[in-house]
Amino acid sequence: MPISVVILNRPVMTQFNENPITAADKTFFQLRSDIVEGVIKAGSKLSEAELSSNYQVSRAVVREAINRLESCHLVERKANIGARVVALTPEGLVELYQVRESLEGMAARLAATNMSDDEIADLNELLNTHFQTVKGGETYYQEAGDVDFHYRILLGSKNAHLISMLFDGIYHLTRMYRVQLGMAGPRVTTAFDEHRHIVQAISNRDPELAEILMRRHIAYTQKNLAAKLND
Amino acid sequence: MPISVVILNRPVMTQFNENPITAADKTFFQLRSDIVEGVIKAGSKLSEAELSSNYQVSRAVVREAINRLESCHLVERKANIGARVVALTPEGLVELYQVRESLEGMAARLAATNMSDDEIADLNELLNTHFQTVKGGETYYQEAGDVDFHYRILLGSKNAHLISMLFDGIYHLTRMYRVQLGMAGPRVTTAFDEHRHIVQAISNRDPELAEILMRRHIAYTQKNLAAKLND
DNA sequence: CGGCATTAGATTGTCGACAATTTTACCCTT
DNA sequence: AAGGGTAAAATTGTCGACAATCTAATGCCG
Repeated sequence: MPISVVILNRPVMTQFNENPITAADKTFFQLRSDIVEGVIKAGSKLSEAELSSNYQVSRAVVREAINRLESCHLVERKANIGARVVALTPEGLVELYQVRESLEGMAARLAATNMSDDEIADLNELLNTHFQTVKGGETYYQEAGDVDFHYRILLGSKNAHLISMLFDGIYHLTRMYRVQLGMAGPRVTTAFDEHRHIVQAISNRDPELAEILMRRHIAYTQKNLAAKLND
Repeated sequence: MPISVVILNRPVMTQFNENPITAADKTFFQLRSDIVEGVIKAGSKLSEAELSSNYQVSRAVVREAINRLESCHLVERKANIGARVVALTPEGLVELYQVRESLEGMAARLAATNMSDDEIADLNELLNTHFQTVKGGETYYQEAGDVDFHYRILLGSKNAHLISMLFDGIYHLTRMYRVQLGMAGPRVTTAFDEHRHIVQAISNRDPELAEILMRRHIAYTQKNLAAKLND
């Protein structure tokens, strides 16, 4: 089914794109995309001169882009030695999902209190849309739909720190694992039910339950990924 | 071993210092300290030229330092406009502590599983040291002792993401609020009991309880600070 | 007199060159 | 031939100058 292939070609996150202003912005976005999508291999060294030549910008611009990538935890830099793209390891995946579970659990908790009635109505509507696609057997729900869902709840938390940490950092790294370890797999229908229950809890303005359900949802996803990783 | 005694009068975080290598490192540490301690006022604009002159380094170095400060959430940068030190607001404080509660709760949970018996023994010993100082009526326990305690549990989580997020980012912002809003107040004895119960849970290898207690501990602290803020 | 366009000043963004450090290659010694 | 030290090459760090953009001051027009 080449459906999931279609999505990979169109960076999912792009729908929420901040528009680049400076050359450093453009280079940063380009580099980030190339790293996440695997155009630049995980664990490889980033040569400033080489990138400067490839992307047609000065070394200073490349350096700024690399610095930003470092604060996203997508590259690691050592003084006087250089920068390497992070390596993808099973332990790293586990650690990443532990952080996600913690932060997104809190996001769901806060969303139950801070989302407006209108936003909750929109969220329910989104869920209906997803239900149609799931019922129709579309498998691309996984990628785009899931991101969309989590992003809305994250915004609903109204917590700028949470939003920035997850959106600027964690999500890209998560996607890097999914793409490069070839984990676009299904788990669609059960995930949909989990989403439904979370929205239910938020609609009921039940922060504790919303958090618990979100944490379970992410823990399930982690186990699912870890299992595939060990094939 | 009176470790916490030695530390106090200088910047508390310094005990865990990564040593600066490049000029950008030094400038970054210096700037971060000056911002956290209030030498540079919250909300003020950072002029690259001015800083370049004050710190005796080129603008390129200042720019790199500012970029790093941005990823710590200590300054905010806008393209073609410049960087400002973050403003300290009651809402910002609440958001910050929501993130702390979430992340440190997870850290305590993980520590209950991942800390070695030796590390737990050390933690208990640290607690005894703190008990002596509390019994002796020393009030400086608050600052150094509290930081020390939280830092050990954080390390005990063995999760590099958690450690980096809290240590490189959240903690400095937390301290900035405490210092600049003049909140070095006591709450010492109750906080000590909370610490004791958390260590108990970790010693019992009880992740759920450790997380719950840590989250409560931080929530209490938040309420305490918020109350003082509204005087 | 108030508001808007234009222009001068100041600030940030970008670049190429030089300095410092690390890595590699080569030679010498054992 | 293996190991270590030295020199050459390559890479990162730092700098000052120039370009692009924003801010403010000035003057024009309604």
